[in-house]
Parts: sequence; structure tokens; C-alpha cells
Amino acid sequence: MSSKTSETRERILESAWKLLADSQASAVRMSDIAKQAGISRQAVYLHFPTRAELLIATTRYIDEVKDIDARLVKSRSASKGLERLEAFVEAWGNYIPEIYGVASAFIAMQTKDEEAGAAWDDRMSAVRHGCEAAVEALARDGRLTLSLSTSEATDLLLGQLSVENWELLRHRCGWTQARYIDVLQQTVRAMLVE
Amino acid sequence: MSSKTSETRERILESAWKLLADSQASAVRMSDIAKQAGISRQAVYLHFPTRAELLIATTRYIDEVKDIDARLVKSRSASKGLERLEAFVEAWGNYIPEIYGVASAFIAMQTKDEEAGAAWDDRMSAVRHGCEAAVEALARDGRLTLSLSTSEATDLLLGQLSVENWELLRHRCGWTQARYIDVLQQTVRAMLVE
DNA sequence: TCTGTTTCTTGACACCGTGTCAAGTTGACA
DNA sequence: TGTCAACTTGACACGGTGTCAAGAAACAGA
Repeated sequence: MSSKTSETRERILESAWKLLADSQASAVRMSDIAKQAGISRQAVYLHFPTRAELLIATTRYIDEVKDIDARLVKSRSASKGLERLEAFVEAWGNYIPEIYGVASAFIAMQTKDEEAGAAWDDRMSAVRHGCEAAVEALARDGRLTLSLSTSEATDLLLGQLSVENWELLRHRCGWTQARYIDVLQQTVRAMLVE
Repeated sequence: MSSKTSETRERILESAWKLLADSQASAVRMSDIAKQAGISRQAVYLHFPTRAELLIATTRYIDEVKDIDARLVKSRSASKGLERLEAFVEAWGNYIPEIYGVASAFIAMQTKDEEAGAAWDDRMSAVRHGCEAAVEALARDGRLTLSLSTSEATDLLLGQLSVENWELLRHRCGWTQARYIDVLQQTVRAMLVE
């Protein structure tokens, strides 16, 4: 089944991932990725028509390798709303560091590149669905704060779990990852529950 | 007293402001600003050495015209911590729409341009001081959530009041400005108080 | 009115990064 | 041996920022 991942294509994806992960800047150029992969810049274009599509493919690749779905199983199988919420915060919150490099590249491109913007929106809407499911489970248990609609609660949760907020707390404010998860669980609970 | 604002310089700032406000994209080029101001692109460079410095000057100009300081007076004069917190959320939350255009230009530049990044950080640290003051007032009243240090509470508040969060709720999720303020006051209170 | 200074214009150019194009190389497979 | 696909090399267009040099226009002061 499409083991035609072509080996070079994979090397490109690995290179993009690595460079985005540790230089973490949007300062990763096509030529940097090519150099890292040990091929010419043009060869990259033989596999990916644009920088945006390469980034998109990179996220998909990371999702596959890091198995995002498996991480969300616990959250989906929780019976009570509150458990579900906390499991979701933990799962997604611990996934952000994995994708942060490519995520920040997307965020930087968003304004310039139509296609990148759409791809990122798409991704965020997947996260939103996770938020929504948790909020609805909470509402079913009758534990959602009365002053918020489920849609509003979902929006708030999404904002709380945004990559931007993670970056603020972890990088700019120097929080540890463990503390980030702890505090976010507590915060989100205070915001949405009861 | 430097009434040498040179009239042209002011026209440039007005033009930048206007374009950033309504096209709101980072797609505002130096040539667009020049055209809007009715002068040549090079004339802009006679007043502002780089795009980054023009943006910086534009925020300062907006702050002056919209009188950010006056808006924060109510917050600063509140005697109780909770009042202060709510006044601050209202004041800053209602200021964001004024600066959103230039703010998003900064956020987009941040990654590419060193100088712009520093300027934006500087600005955010001013907001952080406001957050900190509110949190400390709360702590003085003994109403700050026990599980958070004042520094952590400040960080959380800053994230909640970020331009990115405002954009998410108002633009991507379609909230009204009034609802944004209401919900944020309530949310922040749930997060930090007691 | 002449002169000098400052401000602005015009048009050229360098630089950087993305994406395109064309011609040539290499290696595998038949 | 020939052919096809993957890759290389080197050139170029484009868009945006920032620089440079030469000249035009406005506005002083004497």
C-alpha cells in the first residue's frame, strides 16, 4: 500500500521536521531543507509543489509517526464529562510540543499564504471538534457553567488550548510542560465547570 | 516642543493606521502606505528607516490619539482587587480593536524581523504590568486562587487578554465585542479569584 | 530677487526567498 | 542497448524591502 513513499520524499519530510523543530523559526527555507536532506533545492519541488504543501505534508507525517489518534483514545473513552475534559487537555496539551515547530511556521505563513491559512484552519477545526465533544459531555452531565452556551464554551476552550497560549506560557513565561498541563486542567475546569 | 511632527510624517502614520485597520492584513506594503499618503515610496523612507520602525511609530501614534493612559485610569484607581481586575479587562479588551490592525502586522513580522519582535515584546510587557498590578491587588485582598503564584496568575491573565485570543473569539468565532468583554470578565474571575 | 537648505520625486539597482524552466546526468530495468 | 524516472545545474521571473544618486520644488533669509 503506497510504500511508494519514495524514500527521498520521506527524507525531505524528516528534514523539514527536524529543522522546524530545533530552529523552530519560520526562518527555515526550502534550500535549508534541501541541504539537510542532502539533495538539490529543485528536487524538493519535484516532490512538493510549494512550501505550503510541504508543511502540510509534514504535519500529516508527524501525526502519523506520533500517532495523534492513539493519544486521544483515553479522552474519547472517558464516561464522565469532566474526565473527558481533563484527558483531552492532557492529550492535546502534550501533543503541542511535538508539532510546535511546524505549527509556528504555519502561523507565520497564515497571513501571506492562502493555502497555508486554509490548511491551518482545517487543523484547528479538528481540535475544535475535540473541544466540542468534551464540552458536550460536560453539558450532558449537567456540569457546564450555565452562563455559557456549548458553542461559547468550546470557543473558550479552544483559545485556552491554542498553540499561541502554549507558546506564551512555556516559552515566554518559562513554565514547565508538567505545570502547563496541571494549571490548564485546573483553569479550564474553573472556567467551564459547574 | 517638537511640533516638528512635519505634517508629512503624520500623514504617513495616518495612512499606515488606516490601511492596517481596514485591510487588516500584513499585506500592507510600503508602497501602499506611500500611495495612500499621496507621496512617493522613497519619501516614506525619509521619515522611517524601516517598515518595522514605521509600525512602531504607528502604535505610539495610536496610543497617543486614542489615549490609552486615560482608559486605564479607572482600573488603576479601583480600591478592591476584583474591581481592578474587571476594569482592566474592560479597558484593555476594548482597546484591542483599536490596535488590532497594527498588532497583527507585528505578530506577522515577529518571526522575520528582530526589531519588530523586540518592539512587540516591549509592548506586551507593558500589558503584563497591568495584569500584574491587578493580580497583586487581588492577592492583597486575599482573593487570589491559592494554587497559583502571582506570577503564574499574571501569565494566565496575559494569555487570556492576548490579541490572538481576541482575534479567535471575535473574528474566527464571531463573538460580539460586548459578549467578549462579558465572558472574559467572568472567565478570568473564575480562573483567578477565590 | 538671488541663494541655499530641506523636502520630495524619479528611476535605477542590490538582495532575498519562492517558484519555473530547460538541458544534462545517473542509474535501474528490460 | 535504449528508455524512463529521479535528480542536478544553472538560469531566470517576480514581489517586496531597502539603498543610492540626480534633479525638482518649496521656502527660508538677506
